[in-house]
Amino acid sequence: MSKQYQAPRGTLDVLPEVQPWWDAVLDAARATAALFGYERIETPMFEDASLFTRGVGEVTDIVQKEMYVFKDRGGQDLALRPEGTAPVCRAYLEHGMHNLPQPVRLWYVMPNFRYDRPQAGRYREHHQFGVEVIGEEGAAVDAEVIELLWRLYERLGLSGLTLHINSIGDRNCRPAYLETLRAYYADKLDRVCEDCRKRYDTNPLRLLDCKNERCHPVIEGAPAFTDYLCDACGEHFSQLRAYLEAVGIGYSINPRLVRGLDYYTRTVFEVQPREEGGQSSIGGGGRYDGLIEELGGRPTPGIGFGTGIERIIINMKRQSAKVADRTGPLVFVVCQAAAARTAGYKLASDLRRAGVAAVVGAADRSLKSQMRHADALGTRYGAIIGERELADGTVALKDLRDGSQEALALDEVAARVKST
RNA sequence: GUGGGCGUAGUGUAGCGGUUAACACGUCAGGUUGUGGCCCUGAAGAUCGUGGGUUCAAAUCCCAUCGUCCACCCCA
Repeated sequence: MSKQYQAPRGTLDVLPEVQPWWDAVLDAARATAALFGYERIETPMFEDASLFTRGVGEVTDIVQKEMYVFKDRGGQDLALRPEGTAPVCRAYLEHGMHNLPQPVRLWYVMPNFRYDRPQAGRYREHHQFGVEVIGEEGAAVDAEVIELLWRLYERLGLSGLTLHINSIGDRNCRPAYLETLRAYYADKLDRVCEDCRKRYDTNPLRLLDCKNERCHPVIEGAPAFTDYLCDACGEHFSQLRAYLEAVGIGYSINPRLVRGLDYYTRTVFEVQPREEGGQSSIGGGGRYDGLIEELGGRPTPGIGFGTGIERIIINMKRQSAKVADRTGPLVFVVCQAAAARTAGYKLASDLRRAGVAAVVGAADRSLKSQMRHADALGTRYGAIIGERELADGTVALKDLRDGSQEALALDEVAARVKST
């Protein structure tokens, strides 16, 4: 007895019956990206592991605990892509996209891999729709990227979403803010959790988004970065807000929003659904003005987001969104007599070449069985070839919606069926 | 990495110590002469996640293990 294979832990088979949901999201993503003038890019599912340790940040959870790393047979250290921004930036550099008119606007749909404990809305392989705008630092593109994400959700009919935004400064003002934050925490370390005591040393910004109840009172009183931004960052942030207001996108400034990837600078944002459970965030992103340089390029600003397709679908289902029904082929060719099979097979072939989707019933199945199959697929027409039809070269074309039936010559079927 | 719930045919469930493990949906085949959707009949399909233990007897109790779901954490 052989082993029962299962999909690896935390992975999902996307079966035919759920494809309409994926189509709805993918179609909307593609259309929204096109509307904003973004072009598609795809990058490999695995990369040099150091792309992520350098890009995403050595001390992030993604790199430290969640990245799938392996050596290939040539001894290369590789990693399954845990996120999309660093690879896209790598591609930008590798292909000299700085020679294109700036900024470059890109979008993608790609699987990401993170070794997490799976639960609702969290998988070891999940798919993201994302965009990146590289080569422009003005706040207008920050607003544009956020708006693109927001319009996607609107198009999909999602409601009850909250947009959280924050600014986490840049290399000019962040060191000073971090000192202020550390100074504030210095005499309160006995009141926060163990993780926070570590963060105090390794990654103080993350003190702000600690979910531990115990730390909340301390976080409440913490200085907000938005009060310590340098002039340039402060101006950038207020411009972003003005742009968002101009296009009617409501937001909430969340001083505790810092995000878990080290490359973020200035603008960070996240969209959260009203109902918790199945994860609190369906999409998020931010500006990464230092990333391209970190990866070996000239100083080049960038901003982008990623939004989880599985999480979008969870929320659509939760809100009883409607998507298109599955559609079967237009014609199901039923061969009543064994002798009719060749004619039936050829009819299906001719129909397809004429652009009509067609399926042939299985051999040795009764007429009734084949008709049942046609019905189960949601087919519009049954094209029946039996002894009589075979004898005079015709087809009995039955409209399964009203049950009407007519005799047609074999070569008339395509035109007849297309005319409806 | 931490904690909790659950693992019975493809799916959803019933059975919770005692002879052939039940039902629904689905699948397949039929319901007389070549025709689907409703209805009717029949069939196939489960070593009750796996391993060990308790017992005369275990799907039913215990332990372990794996899987899964949910929460924490993290994030999409």
